[in-house]
Amino acid sequence: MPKQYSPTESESRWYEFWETSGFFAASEEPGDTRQTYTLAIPPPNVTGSLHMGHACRTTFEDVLCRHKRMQGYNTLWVPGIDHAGIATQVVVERQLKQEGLTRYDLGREKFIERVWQWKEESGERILQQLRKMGASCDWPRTKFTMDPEMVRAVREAFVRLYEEGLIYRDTRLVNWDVESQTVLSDLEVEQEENVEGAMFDFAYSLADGGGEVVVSTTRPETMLGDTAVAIHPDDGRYRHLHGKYVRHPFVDRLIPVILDAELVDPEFGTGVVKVTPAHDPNDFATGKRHGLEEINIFNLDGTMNESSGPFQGLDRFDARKAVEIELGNLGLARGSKKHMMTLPRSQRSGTIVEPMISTQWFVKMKPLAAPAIEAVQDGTIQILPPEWSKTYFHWLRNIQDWCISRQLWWGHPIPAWYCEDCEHVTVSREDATACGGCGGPSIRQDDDVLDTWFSSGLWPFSTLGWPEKTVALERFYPTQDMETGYDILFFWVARMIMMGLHFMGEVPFTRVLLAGLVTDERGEKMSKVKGNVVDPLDVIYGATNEQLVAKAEKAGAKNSGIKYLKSTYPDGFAAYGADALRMTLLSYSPQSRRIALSIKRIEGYRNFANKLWNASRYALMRLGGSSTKASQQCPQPKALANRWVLSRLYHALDVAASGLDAYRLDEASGALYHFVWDEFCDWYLELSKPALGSGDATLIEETEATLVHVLETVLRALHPMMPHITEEIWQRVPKWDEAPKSIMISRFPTGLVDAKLDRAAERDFEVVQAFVGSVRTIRAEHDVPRTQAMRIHWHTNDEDKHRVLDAERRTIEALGRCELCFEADPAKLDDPNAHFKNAAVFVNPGIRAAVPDVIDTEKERDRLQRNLKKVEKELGVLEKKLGNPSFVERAPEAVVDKSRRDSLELREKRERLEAALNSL
RNA sequence: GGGCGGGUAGCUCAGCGGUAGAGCGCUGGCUUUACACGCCGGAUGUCGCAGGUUCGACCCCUGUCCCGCCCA
Repeated sequence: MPKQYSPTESESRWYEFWETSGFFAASEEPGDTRQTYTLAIPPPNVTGSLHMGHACRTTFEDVLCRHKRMQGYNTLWVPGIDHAGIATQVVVERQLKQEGLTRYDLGREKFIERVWQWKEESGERILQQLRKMGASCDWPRTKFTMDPEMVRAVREAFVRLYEEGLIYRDTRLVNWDVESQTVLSDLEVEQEENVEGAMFDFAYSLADGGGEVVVSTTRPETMLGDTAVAIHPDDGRYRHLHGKYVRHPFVDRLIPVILDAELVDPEFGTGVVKVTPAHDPNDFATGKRHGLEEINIFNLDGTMNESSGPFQGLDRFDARKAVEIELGNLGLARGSKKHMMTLPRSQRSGTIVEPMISTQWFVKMKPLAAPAIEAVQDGTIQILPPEWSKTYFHWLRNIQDWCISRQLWWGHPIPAWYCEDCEHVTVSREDATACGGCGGPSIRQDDDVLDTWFSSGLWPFSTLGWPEKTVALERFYPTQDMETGYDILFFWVARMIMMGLHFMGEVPFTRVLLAGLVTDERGEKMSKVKGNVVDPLDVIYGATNEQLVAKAEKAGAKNSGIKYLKSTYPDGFAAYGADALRMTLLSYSPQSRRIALSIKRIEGYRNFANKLWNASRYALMRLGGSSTKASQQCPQPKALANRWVLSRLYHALDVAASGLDAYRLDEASGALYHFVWDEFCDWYLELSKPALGSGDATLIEETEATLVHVLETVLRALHPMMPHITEEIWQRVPKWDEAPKSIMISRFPTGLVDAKLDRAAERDFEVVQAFVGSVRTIRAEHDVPRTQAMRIHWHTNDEDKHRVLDAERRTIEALGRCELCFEADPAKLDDPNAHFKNAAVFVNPGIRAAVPDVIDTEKERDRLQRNLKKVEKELGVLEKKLGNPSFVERAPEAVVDKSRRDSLELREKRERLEAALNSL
């Protein structure tokens, strides 16, 4: 084994081994009675390339699946990809643009062909990339949301909802994305806050010539669609306007003054409001109340249409300027001032969304939401971290109907046909050939497609074969866990719950695990423009700074982004490996909404992988000449170090098990990390050296058995988190006969079921650790060279401690590079003519020791004073507490007792330290 | 306007009613035959601010100020 672990080659080798061995496959065998564990992947977009978000999802999910698989569950992790309507269409349109074409040049059919072609090229790429992370998906079951079975499921769902009256068509004010030229659901519109805009005032002249009214607006161009001017019915200032009309200055139209208490806040602005029913939600509602005409003034691309008179053809923002100028020319402008406002933007294109009146398909949500609320309320579905349930409830309780039609070409066509001879709309599972109403042949399918999230909502059961009653559906639905980012709680999770309950009559999963979003190490969102995108593959395989910069430049990063990249990662990334990246991502608390990924941290876990590698190298070397193998039984050693390390191992396994169960993967991975590094490597391996070199056959045998047992066990415990390196090592560990051929199909180690904590061993070993620690501190602080042995005179009245120090004398001497001499007469420890000659002293609980002939007086004084200060501070706190009668009375006895004991110990320590200080 | 989350060591973050923790960074020493991607030491915090509850508060409550996100 080389000195350094290099993940690159090893990871792909083992991954291939697992995949070709069929270890990822879930079983549909009729005789298989194992409990199932199912998790459906949040399908990445077909156009996507692996980013940290995917890496994070994949890691968490893979840990859950591998853990369950090792626990003996029939585990199914369903992989798949999403057709991602808008996103994909935009990508392909961009490609076309480079060829100087638009989708209209190709026509719908050719365009869709082109997208499929692109899908074939790029669709598999993201799945290949997930494999690089170690994802143990059941690949042959991969589903694409536009696969024929998925199409069938989508149609079935649509038709059923339509038949149940839950899908309907309606004309209302919708969110229009003028760039993508499609309607958006409310969720796809993001509000950009605190944008500086202008509030523009202008006057409408009264039609009867009797003066004017002044209105304010941030969108002057919309006045071209004004069909009313509203005032508050109780506003005395405008009583004279009741029943009057104003004249539109640009289009030939008389506009009524209406009274509306709901729309108008008399305190705001002039107290007169212009009303544009076709382009503002509040005005739309007002229009409905008053039966106002709705005049659409925009074309679908955001330019002004024929209703906008002289402004026709202008872009909406140019029209704004033009309207202001013209109003000025007519002497109607009344000035403008700065105004902070909120702008609705398309999540996809970023363009400002235009409210427009349009006929679209909607899903009635209230009836679907009610059971979804209940399922979380009654605990059928558990959301973790639990705070998110509040957000979930709030959204579902205030839910609006969902606009599901999109004016795109790429997506599931809406299975509705319009008849040219009658009004009937035919909605059908099969492609319709005749009108379902009049039977006439002149029908035309709806041009629109469905919102991507409509098919995603069916994911947990459509992927298992629904609406067919398949074995998979029967066996694996409902799934157990749904792991995803909180950003799609509404988009996806809530909708899956609603759809699952509606179509399957059962929740789609029983736990929702929400993780934070990965950001850069400053906590800023990763973005191509900022140049702070960390590509998981670069982290896994390594990249030079030049490569990172080149990539960022190609992706369109700004100069500041490039600068950041150059200064933050001047040396680029080493090939840290997937396991290191996985551990890093796992180490962040899922409670946190932000995972500020730090490369230094990845490096730390790369180092951990190397540590594990070398610890194993050591263990395997030591075992080389012996016939000891890892066994399935826990050894029963006698030596303290062996007993101790087993106890600590099982303690760590226990923490890991609860962490895995509670979705605290940070705690689980942390427990194993610290066990391996701080206890197994730093203490146990060092302890094993003198033991294995002792010549004591019994000791050697039990130490070998313990060593290999701990290693083999901790590898299995780490496997879900670091699958590759654990396999690489595990394969080399000598094991029991008929051991499985891969660690991934071995059993996950259980904690305290297998072994009890050995409290006595832990307590005794703490004495050893403290003693060795004190010796090392003295050596370090007094610059005693490592080669110089230190003689240590010690004393204790405590029988237990005496026993331990006697028994572990060799260990301590080896670890501390010292020589221990018990001194029966404690007075000699203070006697400058005996042991206390140029001596350093230390005081551990119940134990005192003097180390003669080593000190530098100044340093020792300094050190003692530092210690003394600490002791006094602690003692002060304790004595204040104990001096408080109500503490002694009211605090639990154990707490009071402990304080008493600690205080006694500290007093003794203070006394010794003072004595030592005085004798310097 | 409403809601949620956060403010703990230089940085990124855990933690929790009983004397403050990790990783990185900083610092001193070490070619210790598993590992310098290492080993052994050391330093570092009025736990945002102000009240309150409690024998005891970083932790619970109230108010307040910042930061972020979501919804309207």
